[in-house]
Amino acid sequence: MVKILAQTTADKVFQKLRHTIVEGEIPAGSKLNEVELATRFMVSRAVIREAISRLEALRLIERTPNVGARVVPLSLPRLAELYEIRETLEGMAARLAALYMDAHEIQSLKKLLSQHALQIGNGAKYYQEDGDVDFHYRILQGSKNKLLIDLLMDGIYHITRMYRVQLGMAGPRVTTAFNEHLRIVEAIESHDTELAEILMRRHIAFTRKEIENKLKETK
Amino acid sequence: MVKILAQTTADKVFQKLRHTIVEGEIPAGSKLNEVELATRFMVSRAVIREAISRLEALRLIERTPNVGARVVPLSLPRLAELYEIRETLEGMAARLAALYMDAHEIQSLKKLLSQHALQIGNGAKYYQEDGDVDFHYRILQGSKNKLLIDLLMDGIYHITRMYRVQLGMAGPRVTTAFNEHLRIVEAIESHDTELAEILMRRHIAFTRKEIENKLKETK
DNA sequence: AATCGCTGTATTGTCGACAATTTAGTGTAC
DNA sequence: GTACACTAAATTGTCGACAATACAGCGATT
Repeated sequence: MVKILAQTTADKVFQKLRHTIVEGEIPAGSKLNEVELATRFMVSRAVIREAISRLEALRLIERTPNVGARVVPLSLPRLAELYEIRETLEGMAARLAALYMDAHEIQSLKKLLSQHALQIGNGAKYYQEDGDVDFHYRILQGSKNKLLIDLLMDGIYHITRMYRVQLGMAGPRVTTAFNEHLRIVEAIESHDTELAEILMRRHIAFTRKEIENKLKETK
Repeated sequence: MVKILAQTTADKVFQKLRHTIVEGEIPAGSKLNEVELATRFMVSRAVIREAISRLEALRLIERTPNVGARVVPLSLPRLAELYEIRETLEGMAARLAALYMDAHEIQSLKKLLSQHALQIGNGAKYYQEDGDVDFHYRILQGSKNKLLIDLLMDGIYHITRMYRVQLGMAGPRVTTAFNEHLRIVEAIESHDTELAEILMRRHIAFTRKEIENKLKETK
């Protein structure tokens, strides 16, 4: 029997609020008003505070005692720090994946890539968003390190997505990224840990540059 | 004018509670009772819940909806995952420190080490605890990456200390660790990023083995 | 005009009470 | 004896109200 995880109201509000923030409905840098949010989601302030507390854990918002919470601002230094970490952690994930992914997982990953290849052939823009997420997700799982998975999935990914969304980035770099993915999978398949790590780091570094440039020209 | 950060009651209770957990007064794996804690600290359940929420962010405790919070258990797989991450992040910190620490910081760091050398000469056990913390703290600061500093200081360090304390580890490996520290500083001083990273990773890997062995023989 | 201090308002922090859920215990059917 | 319902107690989740703090406006002083 699979235990269905109970879902408290605070849980749902937390997810909704995270979505509103990441998708930019509440823009980066803006202040959060507890009563306003409580009204908006039709819950008490207690659950709003609970949700805010969790968002703080994700580093999506920051709080100052007696003053309040605000959505983390978009800034170049922060982006740099974030991607410095992400590069390291995802590089680590790729290295571990090259070590621990079993034949079945690798096969499934290759299948995913060939689907992406097809979509690109049809000129779909679908790839960039979900496809990329899927790809990184698989490799992360392959690392078998729950803490690492958590750190990236529950923390860093949401913030990086916030940057992408609010900078209006969708679509570009599709084919290039695909080739990078391909190489990474090859490295993993041959259990070349060092190469997998290096290629992944480079892959992340590319998207970092991409976002940094966009952020520079926006400001 | 330096703004003194306001300190809410939840802040203080959070710190106290963290202390009681890390120092083992509330042992790893045990359940937390909100009303009991509220009575103990003489505050309302609201601030206890707030404190628990923050401890969850630090990954010192885990919560299950409608069931409650319990202190993270000590286990070999968790320890392995934790140190896998720590090795990577501290290696990264050392690499960045070799890149960014200025002459003054390096000088100060060397001074710290020579103080440690003196203490060891006098046969002090003082070194292992605070000295080691100081050392890693300095290098972390040298990385200039606030997010990285946060991840380690506010998250990982507390958990690793919990392991050490509750496994009754104090004192050993003093002189060895000192020599490792010495080599790392040398690498940083000569701005040898790769060497600094490798030596730091190895240093962390040693202490990992140490704790793992202790944990194995304890269980 | 700028700064200081006062006052009222808005916002966050804390509390106690109630609701919802889980847990423990007891009895019953098989 | 085991599994299953059922009830009572304990525990967590949510709420509204009050307390403490920060903020905005305004007048007085220089």
